[in-house]
Amino acid sequence: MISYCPVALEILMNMDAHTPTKRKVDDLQQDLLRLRKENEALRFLLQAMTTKCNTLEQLIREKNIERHDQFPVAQKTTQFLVRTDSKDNTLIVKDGYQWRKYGQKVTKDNPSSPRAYFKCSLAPRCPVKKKVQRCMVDKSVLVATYEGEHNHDAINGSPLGQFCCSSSTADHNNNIIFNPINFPSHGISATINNNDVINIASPSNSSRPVPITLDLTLSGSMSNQENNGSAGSPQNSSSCAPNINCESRIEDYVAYLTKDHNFTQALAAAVASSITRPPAGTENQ
DNA sequence: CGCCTTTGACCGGCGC
DNA sequence: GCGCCGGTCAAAGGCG
Repeated sequence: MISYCPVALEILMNMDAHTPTKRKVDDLQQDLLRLRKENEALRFLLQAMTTKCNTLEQLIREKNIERHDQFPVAQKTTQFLVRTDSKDNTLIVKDGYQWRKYGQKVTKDNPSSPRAYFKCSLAPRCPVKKKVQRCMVDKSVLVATYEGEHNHDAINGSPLGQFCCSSSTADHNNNIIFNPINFPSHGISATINNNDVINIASPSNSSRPVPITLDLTLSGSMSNQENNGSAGSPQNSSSCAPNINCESRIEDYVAYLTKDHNFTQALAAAVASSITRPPAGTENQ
């Protein structure tokens, strides 16, 4: 039994603005067939993306094992940008883990906002540390730097804890925004702009350098905060956080996102719109 | 009373 | 060797 993506269906129905209200049964059946095919295409695309990510993750893991045979294992650091209220001075990032603050320091590079130091207190021997500091450029953005890996699960059991799904939770103060995420062997970068849109850009030397846009406004009621258009832009993000080491998290991201109904809806809508959009220079009707 | 935050002191690395 | 700076420690105080 094939289930239909309601978002894609709605988009397709809205696109067909010239359709008469009374249509022949044959036309409806043709539309139904077309939708079924597109639904299958969406499923295939999603499955292909998941498989591709898993394969890349496996490759990265193998490469890391090779590297670790030659060099000492470097401590893993991951950096996230989290949008919050600029008036909120607590420097608290809700990421699904429990943290104990053990220090705060004013740093030279950003003297206007102190850097807070946290240790994971969810597990007694968890080695993970976290540094949180406001972005120098945009005060509404917190730069959270994680060091080490948790030896336990988050509170809600998700790979990234509440951090990953903040847009679908009741608390909308901490909306995750990504830096341009660099997939080392892939060259793909992903950003979320001010309108809650994920931009996934393939590398310029790719055979199909077509950016994919996912409109996250479909997934909930994320507030559109005024941020002068700088917080989520690649230019600004890179100035706050040069690189993200997300190698071992790709599989977690994919697994988590593909289970998220809101994400799959947004993904389906974006892919559907790109499929159904008439190619430039062609006349479809 | 226990946990957490605050904050000044202390330590170690690094550059000059 | 000295000073700067980032990171950590630990005592004190607040809060539920």
